[in-house]
Amino acid sequence: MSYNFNEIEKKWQTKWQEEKLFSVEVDQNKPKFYVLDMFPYPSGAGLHVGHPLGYIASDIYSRYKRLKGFNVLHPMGYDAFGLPAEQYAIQTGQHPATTTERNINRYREQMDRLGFSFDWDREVRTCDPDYYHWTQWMFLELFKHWFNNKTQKAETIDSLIALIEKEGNKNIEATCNVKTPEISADDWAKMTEEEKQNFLQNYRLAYQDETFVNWCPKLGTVLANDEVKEGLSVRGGHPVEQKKMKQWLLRVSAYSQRLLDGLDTIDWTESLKEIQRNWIGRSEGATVYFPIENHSERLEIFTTRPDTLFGASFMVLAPEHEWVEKITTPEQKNVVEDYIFQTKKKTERDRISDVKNVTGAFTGAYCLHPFTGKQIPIWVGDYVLSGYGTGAIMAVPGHDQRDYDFAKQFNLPIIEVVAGGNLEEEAYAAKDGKLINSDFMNGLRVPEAIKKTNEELEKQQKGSPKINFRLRDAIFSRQRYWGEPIPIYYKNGIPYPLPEDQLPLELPKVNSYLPTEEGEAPLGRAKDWKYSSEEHYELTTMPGFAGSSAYYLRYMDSKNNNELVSKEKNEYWENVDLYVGGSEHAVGHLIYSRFFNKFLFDIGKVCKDEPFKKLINQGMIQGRSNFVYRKKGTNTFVSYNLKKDHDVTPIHVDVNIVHNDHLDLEAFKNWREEYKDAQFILEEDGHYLCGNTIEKMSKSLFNVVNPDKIVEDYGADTLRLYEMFLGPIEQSKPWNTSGIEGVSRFLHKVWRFCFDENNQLVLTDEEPNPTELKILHTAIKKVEEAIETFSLNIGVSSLMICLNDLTKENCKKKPIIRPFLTLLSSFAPHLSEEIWQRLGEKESVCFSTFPSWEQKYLVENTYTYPISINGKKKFLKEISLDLNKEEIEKVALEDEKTQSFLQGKQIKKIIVVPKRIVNIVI
RNA sequence: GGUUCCCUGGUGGAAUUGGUUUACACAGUGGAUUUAAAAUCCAUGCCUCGUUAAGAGGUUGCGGGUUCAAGUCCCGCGGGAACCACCA
Repeated sequence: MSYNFNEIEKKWQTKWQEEKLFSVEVDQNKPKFYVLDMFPYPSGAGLHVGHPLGYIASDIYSRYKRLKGFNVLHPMGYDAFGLPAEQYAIQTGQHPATTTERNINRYREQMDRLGFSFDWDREVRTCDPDYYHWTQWMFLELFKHWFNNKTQKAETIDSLIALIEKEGNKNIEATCNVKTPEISADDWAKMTEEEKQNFLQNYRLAYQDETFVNWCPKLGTVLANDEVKEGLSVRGGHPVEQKKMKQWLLRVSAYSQRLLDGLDTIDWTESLKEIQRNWIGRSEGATVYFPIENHSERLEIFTTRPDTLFGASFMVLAPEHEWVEKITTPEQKNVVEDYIFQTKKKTERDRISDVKNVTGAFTGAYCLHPFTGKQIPIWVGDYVLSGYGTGAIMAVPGHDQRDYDFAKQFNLPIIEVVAGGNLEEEAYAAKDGKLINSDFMNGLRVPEAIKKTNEELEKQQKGSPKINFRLRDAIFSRQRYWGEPIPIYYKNGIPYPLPEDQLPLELPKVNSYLPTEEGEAPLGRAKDWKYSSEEHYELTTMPGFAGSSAYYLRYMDSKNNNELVSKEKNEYWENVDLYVGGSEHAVGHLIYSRFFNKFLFDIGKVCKDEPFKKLINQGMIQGRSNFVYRKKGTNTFVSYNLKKDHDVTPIHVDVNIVHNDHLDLEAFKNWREEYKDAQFILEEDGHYLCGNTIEKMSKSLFNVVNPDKIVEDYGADTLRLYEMFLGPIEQSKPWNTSGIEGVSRFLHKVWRFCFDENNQLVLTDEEPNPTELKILHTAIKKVEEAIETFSLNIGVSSLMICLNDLTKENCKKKPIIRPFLTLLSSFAPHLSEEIWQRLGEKESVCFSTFPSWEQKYLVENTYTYPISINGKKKFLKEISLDLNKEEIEKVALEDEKTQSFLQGKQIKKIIVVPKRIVNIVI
């Protein structure tokens, strides 16, 4: 028996676990390195072959860094709160904690079989009260802080109160609610406790507000913006509507600018940074005030094109705008109310799919142009969104397509103010051209005009330059059971933070996971779950992103009962050096984590401003589905190439009973009761050929490949190598088991290289020769480069090439094999460890030293130059590297072959690039 | 509609960053070993012309450009992916 991977892998996994080999502590004598995987949500389906891709890559990197002498923190845990467990609980009545625990155990079992070097002593679970204690603590800290725009930092609410007591909020520049009123110190002093608390909600970083939210009736909860796509919930795809509700929110928008600036300091892919930049959506423009006729107030709008101010021919308010009711004239009241009623009925999805249908209503009111004083009609239209800017716009139909369409629909004037377009057909939106019809700006180019308007607006106090962000505050309440309770209690209807010594506020038991009859969240069912007899707790729970937003900090100090993370441990581990996970978290988790981290940085809790220095997005591994074709209305199945002659329905078939697209007929009959008597129409060669397609790996498509099966058949080391060998880590690719033979053969070859048929070691202590050293050092260099650049597929190839070359040299020498095993150990730790031990080494190969390659073994004295004429390669010639350019040229020209190609033709030029090429131009 | 990115053998993918394609692996074909199979090893492997061979020419989605030299840089077209999108 040769390489017995099952036995070897079990042996080493047990040993590593028993000896807690990968458990780490702060060690000031060693440089630290923090490698983190996005922790999984433990679903009931278990791991498929795609899930471990990132874990394998990060494990290889961690092992490599250990060999390089780093103190490597490489933890794992579970994102255990969430909807699927709760849905399952509603259906079965089982407590989500029970099913979650079961799923976690299954995940752990599967992961353990792959030989990961996780420090399991630091495991965290977001649903564990010892963990969510700190999630709740962070919420309270957010509640107790506000964001000072002057310092661009979070500061305590007490400092805000002190400022207001002194001089009101006039000089305070904060990120706060749009409708925050201006008050004096006197006003403040006169406020009741309730009024004060309500007023402070305008400033808190975790605050309660009544706003329009994404309400998903099917899920029975509100959702954050990143959980909604095209009017449907990301999870489940249910319709989402806008509903006004009182909710907890996080003032993420306060950090917009810092979230944007921080992107320049971190090593993420450009595409991912771009996604975040889009999501944050910074746009520069101006706020302009339009006085309303016969009203004391002025209408405030945001525009990115202040230069087109003279082209504004009407105003549009969002239907939800608070002044719509106030300014609508009696004559228009019915029309406007009817219009608002119609828009309210529409779901978000309708509103989006209805883009082509321009709708709106005239309020009957007018405002006055700030510079000309001209009357401008005010309309209501649902193409203006209440959540962005001020929820009101000045419409410039000449230079904005949406305004243009609106003007055409309702026959409103279109004024050209930037020359260059053809307004008969469409708006001219380009920021290029000279201003016309614009009073003091006539003749200016667009950028100059923008500057000029801004100056003029400020001078006359009719507006000011303004930067707007698309990033909204995150809705933090979920009307669900399986999440962290929000540590708030109500006294006389006013929310107060729970005292810190009351944390964690544990999730109470309930008899059902559905909302109460009164429509309260499920926590309303918990009996006696109150802060005191009069003061009840908040009934909503936190969203999924709450628990995952700072878990990387908790790993540093997971057992600490006094704080999230101690200063000492945080200052040692700092932040994550390498973060590996899927790009689906680009605008959710990865924005929230950065937000939380920046906040914790502001309050002095963590020492780094950004949480993740480098980020790698691993691609998805897709499934390869197989089909059989059933003749309609029969139980007869037609083979792939013959199906065109019949009327057939394709049916997904379990890929485990298909080999190389050939269906195992017996297995198919046994697969399901209904196919027991199946008949087949076969190909000429007597096989049933299945169709195939590439799609998501999913249980319902019967294309799931289970890693357990692969480990059983080929070993964990083979699976690890193969997943890396499949291609660049960032690319999505379909799983194809047939290629796994190649890497499996490689590992068997490694074994046979070291042992004979009786498993006796055949290696000697003999000194290696220069050829062997060259092979080895080439491999060291390549593997090191490959791991550093995360091109792990190249790493595997390099190891294969090395072994092939050594086999050709018949090199059976320990001094060569030892470093080779160290290189291999990151990829195939079990096999390397076994051979390492059999070589007589005492220490684990995982803690040996990564060999360094030396130039002297790689130096060549000749280089094979391609000799080309007019850029076309003619032949190859070995030329000594000692020669200088002129000498190389001479050697190349004197060659017989060169002469025969030249045939006496005139040489115009000769290009010699040392160690590259000799090119002769004739 | 906007932004970012991709396109190399039958397949997954390499290519010293502008240096003369297709490393490594899979599948295929031919052979060796074997009673046989498995396992292993060797050879072969882009296209066209050439009976074979020697050889010649072409070739990185298509077309053009820059350059002594282009898979790599630039422009246009075609195909695909991801993200954003009534964001004023």
